[in-house]
Amino acid sequence: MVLVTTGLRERKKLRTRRRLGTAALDLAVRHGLADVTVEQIAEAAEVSPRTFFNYFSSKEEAVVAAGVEHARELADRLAARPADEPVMASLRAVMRELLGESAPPKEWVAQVRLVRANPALLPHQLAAHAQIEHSLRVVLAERTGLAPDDLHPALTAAAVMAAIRVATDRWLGSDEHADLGDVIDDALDLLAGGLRHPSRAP
Amino acid sequence: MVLVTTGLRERKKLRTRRRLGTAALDLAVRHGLADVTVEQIAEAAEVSPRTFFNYFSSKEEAVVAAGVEHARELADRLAARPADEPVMASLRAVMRELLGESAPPKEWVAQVRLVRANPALLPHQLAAHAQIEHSLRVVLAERTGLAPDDLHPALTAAAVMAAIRVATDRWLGSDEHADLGDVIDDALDLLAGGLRHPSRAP
DNA sequence: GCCGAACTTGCAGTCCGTGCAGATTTGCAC
DNA sequence: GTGCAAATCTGCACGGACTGCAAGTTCGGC
Repeated sequence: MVLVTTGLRERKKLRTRRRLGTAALDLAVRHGLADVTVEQIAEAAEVSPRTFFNYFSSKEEAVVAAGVEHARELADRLAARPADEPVMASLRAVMRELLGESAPPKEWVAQVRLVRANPALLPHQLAAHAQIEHSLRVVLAERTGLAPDDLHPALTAAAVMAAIRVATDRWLGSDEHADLGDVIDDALDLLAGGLRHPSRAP
Repeated sequence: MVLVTTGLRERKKLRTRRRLGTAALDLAVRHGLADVTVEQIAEAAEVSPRTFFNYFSSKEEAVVAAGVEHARELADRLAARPADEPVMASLRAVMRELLGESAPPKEWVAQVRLVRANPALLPHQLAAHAQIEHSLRVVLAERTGLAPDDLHPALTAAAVMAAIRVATDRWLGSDEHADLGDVIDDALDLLAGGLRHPSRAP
């Protein structure tokens, strides 16, 4: 179960999925989402249009799927942190790792920018976040020894994802001047402080 | 600007929008989302199919739109609370009001249940939440005197919406036995406490 | 009453998304 | 390495989603 000896079959499927995802993102960035058809995406990924729908149920889903895979790293790396480390500290460390210490991954930036420019993608972006949130919740439950459907891990995962989302949005809005890691840290600080009004803590 | 003397034109539009929304929700609950066509929704609302698309860009959006309008109450009522009341206290009070002191509004329950039964709606549900979150953020910014795009009101709004979402999900998962207001209160307590691990507090 | 603006509608057309059935490929046992 | 069962890919066909456009209809102000 844990060791699934990824056979040729599964590896090929994963590669096809990635090709479709990156092709969708790439084409959408270049020509605008509205002017990209499933047929074009399929052609770029060298599969038939019908096969596209075996992997994704819409082009919007394909565009954000790249981000999902990329962000699943979050859960994996979190699970790899020392078990006695405080949760928030683990999260900060993992986010720093994922942000590459300096510049955020180019593909990820392209994706969030595309969503900004194209509101029709927002629903699917949020759905992708929900998937990540679920992975996060499972890991947090294991770490804290609570049930996966307990309120605490569920809310923590949701709040952390909200913090990342808000911080990213702020970062994009400020023309990406600040360091994204710092903005996320600020957001996590606010969460850990119980969202107290800042004017009370000067 | 503030007083827009809702003329007949605008009232009629609003009524049409509501009719379409409730018709969509009603039909989807009764026949299943997949078996409902835009044509049916339009007919139930007594407009042409083409007009449906003047109001909504998909049937999924129409189904969750009812919830959006209903939840815009949240922001309005929050703005009406005394300005010196702590934000969290205002939120609790408003949520209690909206939940009708005893049973949550039937239409709202129908909607969240439908989303549960039909994952294809989740993206649109989340997008609707994002709209509510935005209204919430504006009100919170006014109350705290911070800029609307400041991190604090933005994150607070997002975290509170996350709490409501997680609490609702839990409540649905527990066969709606507990009192939803209590579950939401628990979630807000966790938020206000900085999401501290519960085992550290007893 | 009358006029401009806003709203509704039908029509035509493109693309989406799915069920199905037949090829093709893969994993596995022998 | 051969053969078989299962998984996957593909083309076809079809109904529905969604949009631009132009004509008709209704509303609000004068």
